[in-house]
Formats: sequence, structure tokens, C-alpha cells
Amino acid sequence: MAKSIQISGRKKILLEKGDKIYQPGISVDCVILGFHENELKVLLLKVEQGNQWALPGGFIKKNEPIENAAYRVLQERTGVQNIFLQQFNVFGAPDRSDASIHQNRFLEYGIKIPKDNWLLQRFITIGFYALIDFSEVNLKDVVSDETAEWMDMNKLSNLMMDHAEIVKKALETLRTQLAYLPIGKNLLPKKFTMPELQKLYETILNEKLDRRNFQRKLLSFGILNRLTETKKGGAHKAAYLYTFNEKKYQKALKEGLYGSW
Amino acid sequence: MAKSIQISGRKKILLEKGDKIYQPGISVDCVILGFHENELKVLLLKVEQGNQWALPGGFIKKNEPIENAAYRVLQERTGVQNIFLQQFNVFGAPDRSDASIHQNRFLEYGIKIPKDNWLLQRFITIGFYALIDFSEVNLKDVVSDETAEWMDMNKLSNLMMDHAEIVKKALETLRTQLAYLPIGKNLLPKKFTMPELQKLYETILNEKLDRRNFQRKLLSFGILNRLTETKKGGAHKAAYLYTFNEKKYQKALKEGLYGSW
DNA sequence: GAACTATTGCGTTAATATGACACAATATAA
DNA sequence: TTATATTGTGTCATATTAACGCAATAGTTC
Repeated sequence: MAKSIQISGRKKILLEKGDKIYQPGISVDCVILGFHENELKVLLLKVEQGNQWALPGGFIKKNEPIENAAYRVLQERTGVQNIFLQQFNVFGAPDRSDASIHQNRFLEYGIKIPKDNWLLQRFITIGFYALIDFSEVNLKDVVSDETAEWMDMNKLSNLMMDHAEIVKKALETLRTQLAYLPIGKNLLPKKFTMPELQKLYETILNEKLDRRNFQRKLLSFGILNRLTETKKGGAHKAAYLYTFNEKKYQKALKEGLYGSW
Repeated sequence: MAKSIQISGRKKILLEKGDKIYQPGISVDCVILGFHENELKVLLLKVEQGNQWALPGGFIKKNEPIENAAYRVLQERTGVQNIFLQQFNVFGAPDRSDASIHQNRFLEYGIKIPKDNWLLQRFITIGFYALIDFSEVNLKDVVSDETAEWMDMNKLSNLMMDHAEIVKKALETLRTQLAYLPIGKNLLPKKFTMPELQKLYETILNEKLDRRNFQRKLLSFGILNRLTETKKGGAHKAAYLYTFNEKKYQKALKEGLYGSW
């Protein structure tokens, strides 16, 4: 009970005086992607009212770099350190904001809705996508009445506002980046097998790939180290384990996998 | 003289009451690219004080789509209709803003600098890049004391604030997009020759390309129509003129030039 | 513990794309 | 008319990609 009041107090301060701390009219929203049981997952928060889901988001402090704000959101929700984080698009349709949630909160507090309250204005949001290792995530509920949950990318429904569009754009961006960036590292555990990596690619691209050609292509990038260990327990021939070669991986991140033209 | 006062009055209103009209703390900046005499050009504005140059930028009206704001800037400066316009990155380092310009303007007007004036706050800017046909541009000076000028991409200097970084990022984005988007259409006149198109690619990529292989590749995309006309007057063998096949071009814009994977 | 099964590692071949270059055609200039 | 630089078209060797074969093997079944 004490905790609830404390949280409630924090929310109330944010509601009424957030504009003293944060940049007005701008937010960040994170499309946090993980890979589990051959499914691409998105981390979503259940909003208090209704049966809707929202992307984890936040505001930018008055003196804070934007990436930092996105990183804060990630830390609060997942606790994961090793994260691939990248802004991909700004969403700013004039009617995208939905003030009703904040209005309802005023009603909860029994406060008359202040027409010029900062949260009731138009918000432009900067979309970030994050790739993280599902197995390292410990879902943290910073705010007790918000439930964080992994949802199947293919089974999303009831996303609030324009969040479905944001997720869609994030996935599109990831697909194009896949062609010239080494993507697997942040989505998979440190050690992984070639079939696992392939499943990840197939899931993102929503397309079957030839096992042998896939292996040849990824090895040709020269960013993988094959270990002597194999992954046993899989009821069939054991697959070799791989790790990313950190040095070459970083180089590929900067320069891309191809010389393009 | 009357015009100058009128303009001055408009500026003063923007300065003092812009926050009633525009979203606070957010701007758009446009990297307007043109191609002329085998050079990639950027449209820049000379700022009043000092010997500095700035990207054409503007603010977002309270009920205006972001793209619209960028488009307004383009229209004001160039008058061109057929434009490729795309947001590519948000720039929001806390120290990127430079309030001194606006502060000086207050001094000009003999007004004591209001500490909480909206223009003196931190601004986050959304970078757009635009590709336009140089030959169609009529540089318009909306504000009489601002000079708009095409500058060589390779000879930029004295850009204000973080505008050099913004231009750099725009060029990087253009280069990667070149690999899977049909770029030439908006940068060239309706009719153009293969050597001209090649020069454009070479300039953007900063790299020599083989004439014959280039032609084969671009024709293989199937987005060009060869006309029966040739471009004469070039002191040597006349080159065929081409146009973009509008239908196939639009399709390629959406789906990319390759199937990627 | 021998046979079975699904999966993995490693390889081959044909089709396609790319890179490097040769040669004939031609619009202007000399 | 000839010279010259540039364009249109084609060739060939090489690299990359797509499609597929076969032996090895971890666990399962009997």
C-alpha cells in the first residue's frame, strides 16, 4: 500500500510538473525486440485502462541526449546491458497523441483538467528499436500497475495510438538493415548454433532460406568464430556452437557487410 | 524599405510569440541536394551575423504534419514541385542549440532578453533530405536579409551549429539508399543521358564507375525508357536521352531495386 | 546394442551477376 | 576530309548465388 501511494505520488508529479523536467511535446518510444522459441517478440506494456498495449516510452530530460532517454527506458524495463539501440523514425501526425489517458488520471486525482497541461498537448515521438538477448531479460515493473510482456510479432493486437505503425516501421527497418549489418549478436545468446542463427534470419525476413547457402554466406562475412563444442541434447546430430568475433563484428557494424556498390 | 519593416515585424512576432503557433523545442532542417556541372550541391542560407551558413529550416505548426513543415521550407526556398523528401535522422544533443542568434535579435529590437523565450530553449531538430532538379530551382529569398546559395558538397565550410554533421549524415544516408532506391529521378532533368546519370552516381559515391557495366546495371533495373532522341551539341558522339518509367519507378521506390535476400 | 530417424557438416553443379576490356559508330572541331 | 573524344554494343573470365546430393551422428526405438 505504501508503495502504491509512493508510485502514485511520482505519477502525479510527472503529470503536473513534468514540463519542468522534460522537453515538452517530445517523447521516445522503444520497439524492444527479442527472439525466443523461433518467434520474434516485442516488449509491450499493458496500459491501465482498457485492454490496450503500449510501447515502452518515456520523455527526454531537459539536458539529456536523446539516445540516453531511450536507454533509460530500456534499462528500466529489461535491465539488459548489451543492447543494439538505434533511432529509426519520427512519428508526428498531429492527431497521433491521445490525451484521454492523462485526462483520466486527472479525474482519478479529483483534479480539474488543466487545459494547457503539458501532457495534454500534441506529442511527437522518436522511434528507437532495440535488439536484446531474450534470455538475459528480467522484466522489471517500474510502475506497479503496468504489466510488461513479450508479445509475438505476428500476433499483435490492440496497440494504442499509432504504436502498431511504429512497430511495423521498426520491422521494416530491421529487414533492410539485415542486408548490410550483422544483426544476430544482440538477439542471440553468446553461444549459438548455425540453425538457430538461420531461424532468426528466417523469422525476421518471414522467408525460408536454404540451410547450406545460408551457412556459406554468413561464414563468408568472417564475423563468426566456430567453437569446438557442440550443442547436444537436440535429439539429433549435434550442431557446432558459434560466437561472434567481437573485433570483426564491430568493424562490420561500422562499415557494413558489403562494399555495396 | 516598407518591405524590410514588414519582414522585420514578422520576425519579431516569430521571436516573441512563435510558441503560440509552433511546436516548442522542435525544428526541421532540410539538406536540399541538387546536381549541377558534375557537382553535388547543397542549398545553404547565409546567416545575418558573421560569415556562417545554415541549412534551411523551420518550425512545425501546432497542427501540422512534420513532412508538411519540411515541405513548406522547400517551397519557400526553391519553388520546385517534384521533390523527393525524406526524414533521415533526429539531432538532439543537448548543447546543439545556439541561442546567441536569437539573443542578438532581441538586442536589435532593444528588448531585454526574456530568459524563458521559446527560441532560447533547447531545440531538437528532425533532419530531412531533399533531392531536387537543379535546373528547376528558382532560389527565393523569403526573408530579404537571408541569402540562399548552392554550395559544393565538397567545399562546405563555416556551417553553423551541428549543420555540418547533419549534411554528412544526409550524404551517408543517400549513399546507402542509392543501393536499393532509384535515386536519379529527382536530381536530374526529365530527359537525361546515361553519362549524366553515371556522373551523378559517381559524384554521390565519390567513386569512378565503369561506363559499360554501369549502363548494363541500370538498364537491368528496368526503370528507364530510352527515347529515340539523342542529346546533340556535346562535341562528340550524341548520347541517347532517357526518361524514368514512372510506373516502374514508383514500384521500385516502394519495393526496392533488389529483392535483397 | 543394433537399426532407425531427423538433423547437421561438407560438398558439387548450373545459372546468374559482376568486373575488365575490345571495337565499331558518330557528332563536332580542326 | 580527317582527327578526336565520346558513345553504343559486345565478349570473356571470374565471382557470386541458387539448387541440390551424400555421408556423419545424437538421440530414439526396439
